[in-house]
Amino acid sequence: MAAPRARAPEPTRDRLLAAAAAEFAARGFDGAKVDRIAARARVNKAMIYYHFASKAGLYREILRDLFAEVAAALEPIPASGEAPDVQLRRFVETLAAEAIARPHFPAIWMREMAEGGRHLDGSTMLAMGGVLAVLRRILANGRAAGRFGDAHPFLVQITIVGPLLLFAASAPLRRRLGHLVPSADLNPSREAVTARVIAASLAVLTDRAGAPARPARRRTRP
Amino acid sequence: MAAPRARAPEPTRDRLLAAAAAEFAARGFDGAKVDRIAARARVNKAMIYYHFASKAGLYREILRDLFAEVAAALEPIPASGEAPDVQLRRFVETLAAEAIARPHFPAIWMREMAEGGRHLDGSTMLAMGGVLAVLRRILANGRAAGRFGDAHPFLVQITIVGPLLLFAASAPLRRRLGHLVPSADLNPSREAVTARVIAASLAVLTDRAGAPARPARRRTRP
DNA sequence: GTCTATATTTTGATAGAC
DNA sequence: GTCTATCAAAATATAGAC
Repeated sequence: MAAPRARAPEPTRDRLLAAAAAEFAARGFDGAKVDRIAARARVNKAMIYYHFASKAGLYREILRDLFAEVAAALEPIPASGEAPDVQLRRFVETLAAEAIARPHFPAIWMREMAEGGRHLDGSTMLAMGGVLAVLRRILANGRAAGRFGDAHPFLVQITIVGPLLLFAASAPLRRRLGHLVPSADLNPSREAVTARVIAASLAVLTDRAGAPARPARRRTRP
Repeated sequence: MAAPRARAPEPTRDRLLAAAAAEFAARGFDGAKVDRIAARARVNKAMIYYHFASKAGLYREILRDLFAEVAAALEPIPASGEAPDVQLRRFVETLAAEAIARPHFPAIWMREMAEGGRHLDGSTMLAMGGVLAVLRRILANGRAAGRFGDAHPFLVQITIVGPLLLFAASAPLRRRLGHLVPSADLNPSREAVTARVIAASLAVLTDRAGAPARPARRRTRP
């Protein structure tokens, strides 16, 4: 835990991290340009190499921070002793809150998915896996308490994370689309989104019919 | 309409389109390299400029095709006269089928979202808007028939599209993660995913008109 | 820690022969 | 329509002074 920083003029390193997160979120790793990052941070380009050795190093640092923080925020939920429904609700809300607190997180996460995790190092992947692990424990709690049916954790995860990421990361595009197709209402409130995601998840989890037979998809092994 | 092509050895142009779709999906617009596209297509690099004028032109062409085809596949559903639930089911299934038929579609869509539609021209944006328009009509049908409650179309859209995109686009990453965290089952079948998305959508839509506050769990006595 | 100037590589694009 | 050779413009990275 960092000590509360009084009012120190934000050190170069932090400004670079902030500027880079914005740039990486908006343009992706390859689309991001070190010159633009430096300019955004109003810092000399050479400082990137001084602090992070390379563009890739800077990106990795951001990924590490991001996923570690999100995983840490989620971590305590399953052991909180709250009712399973509440735990699930908090899972979604915490995720949504993280997306607010770190506005560049959703786009970066989405891109990293599409990218096949090319830039993810081991520890960061572990952190990503940690998100799923938390959800798995919540679902287990719910099953143990007789509140949830049998559900595939990863399936639940994508029905929660998918909409949240898509909503948050699509904000810039939605503005443009809304301008082009004015009839479309593309801006539900963040609360409406979380509420809907929670409702949908709980509806399926607590509904008997929602648990289709286990997908017995076996790999044909030679 | 193009005349049915017999069995002509796939013309250069088509091979470029196919190779480029794969490259753009895997690496994004900036990450994609024209040399790699040409190599993948086993075609001379200059052909890209002969046929598409530029890398951006090639990309735009792919985007246009992709969204036009998806929109066209969805288009007939709302006027089919089927029951609203069936229409919604077909909406999801068609989307999932398109993701199978065009494996590069999900990643490209996701990236374009995160990118703020920087590469989308007007007609392509219209096609994207068309997807939402179809869904809006389905929901209106359902409301008119008294089967669906009041629902925000865009909200429904992201709860459908989000999981589907995330699932499809994350296939490469899931393989890597599964290798790292063997205990996690990251590979539900495509059918399980669509079934879950359909179930979740219908559960929320058919549950008393749009009351987001306290759905599913509570039903004391139906 | 910071900045200027510069090296090096990559990459999108084209001219022009066939 | 196709290919070779090549250019010009980025863009990443690094010396080396302060």
